[in-house]
Amino acid sequence: MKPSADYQPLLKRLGLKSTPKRVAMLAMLDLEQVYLSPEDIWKRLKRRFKNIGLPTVYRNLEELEEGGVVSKVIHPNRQLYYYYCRHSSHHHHFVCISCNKVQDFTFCALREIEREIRKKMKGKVVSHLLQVNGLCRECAG
Amino acid sequence: MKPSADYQPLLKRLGLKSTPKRVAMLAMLDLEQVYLSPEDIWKRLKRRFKNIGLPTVYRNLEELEEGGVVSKVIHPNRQLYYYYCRHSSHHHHFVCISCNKVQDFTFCALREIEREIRKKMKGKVVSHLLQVNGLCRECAG
DNA sequence: TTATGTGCAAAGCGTTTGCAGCTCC
DNA sequence: GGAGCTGCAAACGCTTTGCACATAA
Repeated sequence: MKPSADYQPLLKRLGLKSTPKRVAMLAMLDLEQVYLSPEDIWKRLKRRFKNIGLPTVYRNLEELEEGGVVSKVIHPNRQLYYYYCRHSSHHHHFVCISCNKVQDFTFCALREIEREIRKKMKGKVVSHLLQVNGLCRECAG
Repeated sequence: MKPSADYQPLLKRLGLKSTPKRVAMLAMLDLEQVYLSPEDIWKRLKRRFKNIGLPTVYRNLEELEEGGVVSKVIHPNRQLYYYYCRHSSHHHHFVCISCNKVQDFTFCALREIEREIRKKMKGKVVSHLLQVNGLCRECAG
């Protein structure tokens, strides 16, 4: 984890003021490479900031997402989860179903998928979503 | 689309009574190969059944899903969408972002992905989700 | 000093539940 | 006749909004 000072230029670049709560959120997401729900984040922040509100967490997550610093996914349980963005380039996620840790991988059979869809359905691929769930090294034992 | 009588044995097999609304729902999902939200389905059913309630739609969709007749996905907009299940075997979806039509495809680079994840992360793959969005033949023009 | 961030309370919105009455078998 | 469906209204849970006050720059 970087020293908290490191997040200030990042926030500045996004046109956001550097507040203790924002820095703490960024640091948390950067440090813990896991999917966190807004409520997860809120509960952890409450340890340091007794009366932080849940709306603040939502608002900041949205702004950080617009700035491309964090990404969000919708889990099948219909909740939002956020994670710190490490790559700006094309990648996918390997999510541990035990500890929620997210690891990026760049392997992707996009070319083959596009060929298949062009051939079989005469369609045009615009985007795709690939998420692999499983057990990470530690959780697999 | 099959004649409505065809859906009765299916419902019976699932231990569900054959009611006009259920048959209409099944027929609608079977006929229109698109992702439909519960509200979409409700609005269409209201043409025939003036005072059908939204909870009825939700309850029936859940039962049909448990029976494996329909599947649901969570769209990035956080709504549920349902579609009629054509394959019981492993497949993925090509969703037209213009008309919402869903087409199945079986191509899948799972083996390669598993190898990648075993090699790079020492992890174990349990499940994966692949959805391709694009334009279907008709919408691509 | 002034735009921006925040807490609180309340509203929104899709979904679920409780229950009385109705329908299918 | 009785289990199973359904409509209605109300509850639910997560997320968003409005607004007055607080804070960073």
